[in-house]
Amino acid sequence: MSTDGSRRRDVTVADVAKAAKVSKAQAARALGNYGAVSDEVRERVLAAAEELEYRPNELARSMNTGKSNTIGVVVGDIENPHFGLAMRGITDTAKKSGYNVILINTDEERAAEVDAVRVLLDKRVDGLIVAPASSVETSHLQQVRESGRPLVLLDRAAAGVDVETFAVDMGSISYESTKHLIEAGHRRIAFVSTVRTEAPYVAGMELDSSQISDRLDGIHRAFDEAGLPHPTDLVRLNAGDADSIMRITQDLLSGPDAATAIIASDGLIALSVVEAIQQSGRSVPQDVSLLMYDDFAWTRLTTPPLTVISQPVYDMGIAAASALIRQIEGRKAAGPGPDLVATLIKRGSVGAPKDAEVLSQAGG
Amino acid sequence: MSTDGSRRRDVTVADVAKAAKVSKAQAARALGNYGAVSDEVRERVLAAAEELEYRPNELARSMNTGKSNTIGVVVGDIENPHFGLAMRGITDTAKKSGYNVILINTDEERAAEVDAVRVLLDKRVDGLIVAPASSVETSHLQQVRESGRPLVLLDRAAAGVDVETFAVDMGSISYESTKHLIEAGHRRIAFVSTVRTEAPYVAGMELDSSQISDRLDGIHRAFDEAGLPHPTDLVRLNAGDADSIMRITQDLLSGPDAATAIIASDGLIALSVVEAIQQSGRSVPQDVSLLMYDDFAWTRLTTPPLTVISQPVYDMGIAAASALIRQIEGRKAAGPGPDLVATLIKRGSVGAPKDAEVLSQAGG
DNA sequence: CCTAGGATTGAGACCGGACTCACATCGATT
DNA sequence: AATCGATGTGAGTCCGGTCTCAATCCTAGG
Repeated sequence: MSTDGSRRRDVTVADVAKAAKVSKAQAARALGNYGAVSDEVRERVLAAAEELEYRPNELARSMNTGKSNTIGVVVGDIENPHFGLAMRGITDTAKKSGYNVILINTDEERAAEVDAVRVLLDKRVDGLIVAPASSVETSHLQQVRESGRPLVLLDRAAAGVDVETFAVDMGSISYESTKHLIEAGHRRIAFVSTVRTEAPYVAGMELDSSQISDRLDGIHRAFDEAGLPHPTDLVRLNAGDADSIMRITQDLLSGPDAATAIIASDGLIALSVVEAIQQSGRSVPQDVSLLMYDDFAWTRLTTPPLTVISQPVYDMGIAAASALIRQIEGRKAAGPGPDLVATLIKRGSVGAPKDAEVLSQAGG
Repeated sequence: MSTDGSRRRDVTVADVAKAAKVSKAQAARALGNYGAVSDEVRERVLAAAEELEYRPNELARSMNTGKSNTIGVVVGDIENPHFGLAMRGITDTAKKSGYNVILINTDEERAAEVDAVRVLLDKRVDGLIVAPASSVETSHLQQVRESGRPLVLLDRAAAGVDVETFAVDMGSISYESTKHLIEAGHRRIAFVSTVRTEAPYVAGMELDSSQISDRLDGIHRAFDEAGLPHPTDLVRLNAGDADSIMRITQDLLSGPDAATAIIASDGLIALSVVEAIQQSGRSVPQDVSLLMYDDFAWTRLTTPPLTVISQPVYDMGIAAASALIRQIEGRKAAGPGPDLVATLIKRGSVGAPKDAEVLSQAGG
């Protein structure tokens, strides 16, 4: 074995300097590529470094440059393809500029997020990208601002935190897609989301997520415009695990006032909703119409293929990382950020409600 | 604004010490919770720290403890739900033990992987989890070993790198599932994988991925056992983007010797294969049978639901992280690692081939 | 009342680099 | 030949913690 156990002390500039018979300062200059070094010395140092397999200690370097070349990313759940894709955009962009990424999952819990932010700050990341679990309680994010380190928000806005935020305009796409459903004849449109609340939904209640608030606003607006009352009894929050989603779905579909269309707030929810629909012997879109957020590849493969709201998630990741790095490097924004617009992709999961007579009432 | 710009120097132990009117050493002891400190001093120091909003610099701490409490994870593509899920297992486990995770994507390119490993080592991570892009060229992984820092392999083995490896036994599950297809009457079974090669596949050629080699071995074994020749002309590698996969699929399905069953080496491939099948007007499983690796939730939603090979990916992540942390902390393995067995989940995408006469030849 | 031994405490070294500063060196200028 | 500015170079400080070591403070035992 060429290994002498795990205790092998790392080779340092001092070691290289000694081997190259120059001062530590000169060796450091040659290796760090700064200051003035004669060709001869540089060569000797580099040769010695090679020979000794010298590797710089980035920790030490970071400590006195004050730069770690690392950015912290805090998201709800990397297992969620939505964040997986955003993360890809972030890491791709970071890599291009020579940054590494520390990832922390919060499970959408604020306490975990507070922790995450603190840990990353302690680790002296150069900047942070956060998808805030709560758009309301944001004191920890304000602290980041005060620490002076760049912060950028992803996917969701946060009240009182005045930083660049990269998220699509949920209000308008929600409005647009609800309108699509209403025009198809639906009146009983349900909305299912994981967002946690203490109590069941009532119109106008404050929600933890700006995203969901915006979507509900959009729905409401579409109903308003059509001169119809928004069926808030069909808004179901706290849709956690698959079981609870399936229970919620069954509930939504039963009784005389059953929903005729369901908007699933993300792919995971849609998965369970579809499953519940199938289990109940109903079919899409004959018995229920379905609309989901995020255009994952598999949505084209279901029968029928799903009508979805496509979000430029990858681009969002890129934009967030680019902006953060720009801030870190002290450059001004060259112009307005990219337009991150969501689009409604109409496939096969939205049809007319069974009870076709409601159609004639359209427009009230 | 309570912010005095971004230039605010961080509060250090020295500052706290001064405020608490004790020596730097005592302040450090009180804050770092080590050594002997009187209650009175501790209180004063803690109060001062609170007042000044002191936060330890983990970089400095790491530098002279030699521990960064960070582990590096190198995977092919975090966008791939397979890795997303494994990553989740890793981060969950790491968090429990107080470790953070730096993630690097390699796009399955060895050069990127070599870079990634070097960067992480330079950043002085406490250990590494790598899903090696190549199971053959592994010198950079051997270097990790020699650096003395713990290394654990995920998802794939690497030749000549003697470290704990967490991957399912692809050979046996591949054998088992091929047998399933053969028993259903299939003889023309195709295998489509992204693994890159210089030349088209020929039996026994060396592949970069131990996973794929093992799967091909399993297929071969099943054919051997049935006394049938393995149709190596149906092994298609280099299936990169969606377009190329669709082209490959069309090719596989055309001609007199078309495949009657396709094994998709991962979810992304399956997605494009199904799309190509649908586009060609064929249906699963009447015209073609399909089997894919990884049991994603959406595979239950397609028509028909897909027969898949389920891998305990999340557990794999947990096992890898646990083992790595155990090694970092110098503990011996308590016992053999968990059994990471893949299982064949029979749903609806495998049926008898159209040309039913081949059935009678079974066992021939 | 005196002292051994543990608890406290402060000074300062150290981790591994980057960087400042004073001191050569040397060719070019006048 | 004297002067000047542009390199080259080494000694030593600093980053922000941890940790060693010797000195000091107490308190109980004799």
